[in-house]
Amino acid sequence: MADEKELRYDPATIEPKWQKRWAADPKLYAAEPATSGKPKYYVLEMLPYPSGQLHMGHVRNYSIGDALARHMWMRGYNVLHPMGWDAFGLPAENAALKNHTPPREWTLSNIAGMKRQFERLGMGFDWATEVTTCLPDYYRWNQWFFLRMYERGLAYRKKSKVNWCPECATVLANEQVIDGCCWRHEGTMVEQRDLVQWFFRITAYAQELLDGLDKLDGWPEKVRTMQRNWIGRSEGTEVDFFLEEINQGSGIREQGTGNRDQGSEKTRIRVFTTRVDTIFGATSVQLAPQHALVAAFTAADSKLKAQVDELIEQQKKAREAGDLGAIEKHGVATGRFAVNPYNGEHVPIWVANYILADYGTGAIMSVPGHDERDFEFAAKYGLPIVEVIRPAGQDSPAELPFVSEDGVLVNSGEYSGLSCEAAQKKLQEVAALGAFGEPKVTFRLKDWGVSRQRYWGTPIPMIHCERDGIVPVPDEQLPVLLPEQIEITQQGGSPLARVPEFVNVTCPQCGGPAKRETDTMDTFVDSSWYFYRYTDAKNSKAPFDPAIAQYWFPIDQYIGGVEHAILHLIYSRFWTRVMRDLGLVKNDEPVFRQFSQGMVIKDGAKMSKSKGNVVSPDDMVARFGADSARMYSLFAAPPDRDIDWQEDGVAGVSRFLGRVWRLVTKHAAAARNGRGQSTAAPTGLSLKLLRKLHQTTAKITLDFEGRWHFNTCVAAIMELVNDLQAADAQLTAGEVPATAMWELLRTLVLLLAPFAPYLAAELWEELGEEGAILRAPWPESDPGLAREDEIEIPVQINGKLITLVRVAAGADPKAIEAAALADEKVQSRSAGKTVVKVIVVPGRTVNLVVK
RNA sequence: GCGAAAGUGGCGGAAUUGGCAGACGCACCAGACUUAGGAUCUGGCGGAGCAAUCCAUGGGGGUUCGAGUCCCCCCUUUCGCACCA
Repeated sequence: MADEKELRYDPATIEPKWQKRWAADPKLYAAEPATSGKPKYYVLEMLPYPSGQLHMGHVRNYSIGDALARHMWMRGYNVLHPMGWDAFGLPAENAALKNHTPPREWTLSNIAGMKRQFERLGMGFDWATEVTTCLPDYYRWNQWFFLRMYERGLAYRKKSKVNWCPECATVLANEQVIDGCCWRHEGTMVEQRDLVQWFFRITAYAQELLDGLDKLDGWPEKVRTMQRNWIGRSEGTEVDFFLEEINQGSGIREQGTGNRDQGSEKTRIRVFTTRVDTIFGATSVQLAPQHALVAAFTAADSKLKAQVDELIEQQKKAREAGDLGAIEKHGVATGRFAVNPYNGEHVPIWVANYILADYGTGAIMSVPGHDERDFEFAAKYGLPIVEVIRPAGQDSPAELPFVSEDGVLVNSGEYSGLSCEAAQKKLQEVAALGAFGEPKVTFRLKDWGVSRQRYWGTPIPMIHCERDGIVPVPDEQLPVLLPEQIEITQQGGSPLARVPEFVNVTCPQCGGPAKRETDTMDTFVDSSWYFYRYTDAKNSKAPFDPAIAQYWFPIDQYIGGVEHAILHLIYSRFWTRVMRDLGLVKNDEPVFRQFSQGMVIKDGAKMSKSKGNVVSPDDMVARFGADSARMYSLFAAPPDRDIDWQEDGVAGVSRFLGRVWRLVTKHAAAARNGRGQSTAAPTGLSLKLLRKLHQTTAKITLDFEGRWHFNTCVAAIMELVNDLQAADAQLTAGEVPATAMWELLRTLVLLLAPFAPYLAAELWEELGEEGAILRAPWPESDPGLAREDEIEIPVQINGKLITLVRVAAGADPKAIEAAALADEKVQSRSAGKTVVKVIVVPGRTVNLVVK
């Protein structure tokens, strides 16, 4: 025997040894070209932000993906398993302020450190296709896409109310505002500011993005629901109420905003409703406090103005508290009236704090009889409540508000008697004929605001010329490079605006003096298409070669945190459609199957710096080894659930790997003697162990095919090892032939390979195998061998378990019944009673119904 | 308020099709061994009971020969949405 030290499983020796060997073999994890003849498999995990440290959430995410990638390699697939860095973003600027390290330097050094962590963890990434989004060879294509989108009217500039985070000193997209606060600064209220911004016209694809969700059945329903909610389609009707001209000459006509369409803007109020069938029940019209018409009303009425200002203030407060839904309804009557275009009825015009200016037309018709909110409001202010819909087939009114669409119209003039659905259609037709309304689809989804007043992002490739206006940077001048030596501050707009060498350019059209756009792009632009770049990462002529992308896309399996369910995943789906319309790709969707893994929890809370419950991967690797840390993150719970990080659990996995190591090293010599030979008709202990082996193989193989309960895969391997260990004395005594030993140990190592790649590589070599275990075929389970020949069947009397009987595996119901009835316990329990019925489920159970 | 997921030993979890509840691991208890280690090995480990046996999957009903699993009502937790007209 070798000296004592070698008798211990020592990941600190094994893992660096293999890490070095793998690093020396760049082809190991490299994807092959389309001509490989193998089926392709693109497995992708979301790329990390290079903060400087991997955290346990990363370890978990990448352990899942790496296990899958390794399994697919062993199944003979051509696997693309790339990695990159979401490398632009504000933390680099904050670090620059704090440490006086330039963002680029800080970012690249973080990347180097995290790459070392990845390699130490033994992640099988093809670094040859690494993508780093902050480097010009990547972000130039952001600019190129921006220009293509500008040409197609998909990128445009407008002045609008935007979300401004005072902490970030930049604007945020709607998607980045959570409960009224910045997504990066939980306690920081987002302010509303008026700014000119660049937008991507994602709304042009709203319907398609919604429809596409139906086909994404490889996505979690939860994610699809979140996206549906976010897109927020609602189908309805826009209808004009006419403004009743009271107090003639008092000024409606003379006042107002001026440059809008005179007629429609001032004499009509356009409302959006999904229930035009209830319009005969409208007893008021409600305007958002910011509605243009309100300004016209208040201009001549300072008392009204004060009241409206109060409504605006209430709305603002509620919005900032992130609880717009809980706002206490307040309203104020304007004293004006509007005319219902269908029946000529005059209804009062109110201004209310629960009406949103930026949804629909910013005005509604209030139908208290058939809408909860309108009912509440009308009850509070004593407005009339009218029944216009009655449940189908009923003679008496339902209790109001009755909001169902399953009903017929009453009190609705010539439309009475129509079903809700028929009435909606009819009323829309009438509105169209009378030119006072039309069917309308409204989306909650807004265009994607991409301008950021920050330095560390992709410069927007536009030039402002005094003569020619906005001029795109010509393609041949790309990339517009970020200047390197600049002073980072967080005040007074974009840092780039203070770099004259950057700002001052000549206009590409007239050659005169001009200024560059100084805003940079939202970093979600980077992550919207990075996975295409992986397929052709070195291309300097195009973002990627469409033919190569077509081979790899769509991504077969994407794995990441559920926190990206809307932002990143909806932008990516949008971007893919834009690229499709540019002719770059043929797929509509980037991702075929999407998986959202659970969070890593410690002491009841998500691991985070602020909670002080962070466990460092480096620490875990140093103490237990990468294999143990990875395997624990798979063993603790199924991948879609949150896992509870328990250090004793990691130690337990580490002990288990130690048992595997000892078992295999101890019997490796015996196994090598049976190398390459198949076991002929095993019997006794060999049969028992091989049966367990083949059952384990079948179970793990099945799980990789979809269920992904890797926790039970690890448990199954543990059971197998427990069985082998229990037979250790017999194995040592040579009771199991070498051929069987060979199959047992070799297959065990193969099964372990996706979960504990270092140990598997070490033991693979220990068994005398050459070449990477990744290239070895995944073991196949022999169903004949896996099948038990004798099974235990539970016997119940009246549904209660009495005993177990042993029968042959294929025993027919008669034989099972006979065995059950012959059992001693069964006989004593049923003595003196009548067996009324016997239920036999072959292979499962026997139940005697006894009286 | 609406929607989804979940609730099983001291803990993480298992039970894939309605068929032995608690696999596997942690913690704990007892023992063995010792080169005294973050070791290893053996056994035990839901509750009550000497035992036979009984009770037990958030609570209450139901369907069924049989329910952790299906149906109804309720409670709790997490997540998403929330005056979106």
